[in-house]
This record gives sequence, structure tokens and C-alpha cells, in this order.
Amino acid sequence: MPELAEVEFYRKQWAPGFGRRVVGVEVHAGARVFRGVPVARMVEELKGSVLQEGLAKGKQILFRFSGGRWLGVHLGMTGELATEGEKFASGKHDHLILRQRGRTLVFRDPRMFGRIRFSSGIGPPEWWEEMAPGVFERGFTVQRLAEVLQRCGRMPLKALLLRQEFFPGIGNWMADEILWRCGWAPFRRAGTLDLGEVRRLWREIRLVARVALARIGKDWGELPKGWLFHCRWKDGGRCPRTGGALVRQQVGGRTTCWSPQWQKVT
DNA sequence: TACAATGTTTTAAG
DNA sequence: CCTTAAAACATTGT
Repeated sequence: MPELAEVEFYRKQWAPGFGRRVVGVEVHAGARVFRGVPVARMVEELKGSVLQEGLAKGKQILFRFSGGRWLGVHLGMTGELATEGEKFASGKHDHLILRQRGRTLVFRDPRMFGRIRFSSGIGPPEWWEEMAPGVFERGFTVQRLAEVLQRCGRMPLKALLLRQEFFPGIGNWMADEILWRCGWAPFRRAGTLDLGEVRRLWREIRLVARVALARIGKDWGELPKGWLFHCRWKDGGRCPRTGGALVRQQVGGRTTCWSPQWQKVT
């Protein structure tokens, strides 16, 4: 489910455990979410350490523990984080459980497209440090956006917006929302935007991300009325702007909801 | 039954 | 080596 705003929401779900010691760790050791992780070592090192803080960047979450331990969480399609009571009995999709005095921190992921990472070291792990600049960081400039659009000029805009190495945290619903606001068909080629349109795209990316974070990221609140989000999920929806029929079709390998009456190729 | 689900990663083609 | 598209991954719900 999660894009950058949902990821921020889930990061905060473990906040009750910040500053507190982990007294027990339970795992589904062979689960796909631990691919590449030395699970036994992770369990040993997390046990007794203090969860200091959690950070979110794009769709990634990084938890810092005492003793230079770092736990990376990617939620994939169905992952979630939750804080449960001390006596919580884990279910079959609860692959990682951190027990604290008074509460239980849970990572759950039925489909297991998510991923856990673990490392030790003074600073954050390499994969975190090398992530592309987020859409609110200094590095996310109109110029850089123009370069990306040129370089991947043959790609449909929709497919390009989903590329995490350029747009960390943008996912399926946000990409559709952004293109709908811009008024462009999702299969329009990236290389066809002029400079004014690049600026427009840059603005709408940041607006959608900012509002999503302020609402969903805060407390999973409602998005503003009139957003495509509210009518995108099922067949038969109507464009909030024109009242015309919305269409759902595959673009860039994902189901894409758009308004042909409003979103054009030109 | 068959298909679709707010996501990556791998594989292959050009 | 680069860009782009498609399949694969695993589970649940309609």
C-alpha cells in the first residue's frame, strides 16, 4: 500500500518505542522479507539494544539502535508497522517482532514484497546514504528533472514517475494524481515536455507530495475533496474536473486511472 | 476461476 | 554500457 506519505505514517507507528530497550526479538527466519539478511546475528544484536529513532526517506524507513545497529524497512505492497500491547500474540504474517516493556513493535507483510535490512556501523548504511534526493531536498531541481525527462525521453510519463532512483516515494496513486493535475495523458512521452511544462511537473510533484504528507502522513487523514484519489480505485468513476468518464488501463506495467477528456498528449 | 492489488527486481531485447 | 518492456515474486480478496 505505501507511498511516501503512508510510509511516513507507518514510521510513526513505532514512535512509542523510541528511546526504549528491546527485550526480545521474534522472527520468521526463512521469510522472503529477510532475503540477504543474517537473521541470527540480527536477532542477537537487536536484543538488549535501545531503539533510538526512525527516519523515512522516499519509501524507505531506517531505524537506529544503540551500539551502531541499523534496521532498514521497506514495506513493499502490503507491509505495515504497528505497535501492539505487551502480550500481543503474533500472527502468521508478523515476520519481525520487537518486544519492549509495555509494548510490542510489529512488522507485518502478507505478500512479502517488502524487505528488511540490517547492518552495524557508526553512520547510516550505504544504501541509505546513496539514495536519490527526495522531492523536498535541494538536489531535486527543475534542471535535474529536465535532464531525467530528456534521458528517458521515450518512456511514458507514468512509467518514469514510478522510478524510485529519480522520484523517491512516488507510487501508483501519486503518479496518477500528478499527471491528472498537469492535464497530460499518462502515456505521453517524457521527452516531449517543453521547459514550461517541466516547471509545471516539478510544482505538481511537490504539491501532491506535500499535501499527502500533511494529511496521510500525519494521521491517515482524508485528502482534499476534488482529488482524483477519491474516485480512482474502482471502475465507473467520474473525473472531478470535467465529470467525464475515468478510464483504467495499463500504462508502464501498472493500472493507471486517468481522464481522457481532460488529460491530453499535446 | 481468473484477475487484480498504493512495489521492486530480474531478465531480455533493442 | 544504455534505455525500455515484460515477467516474476506471494498472498488475499472479489
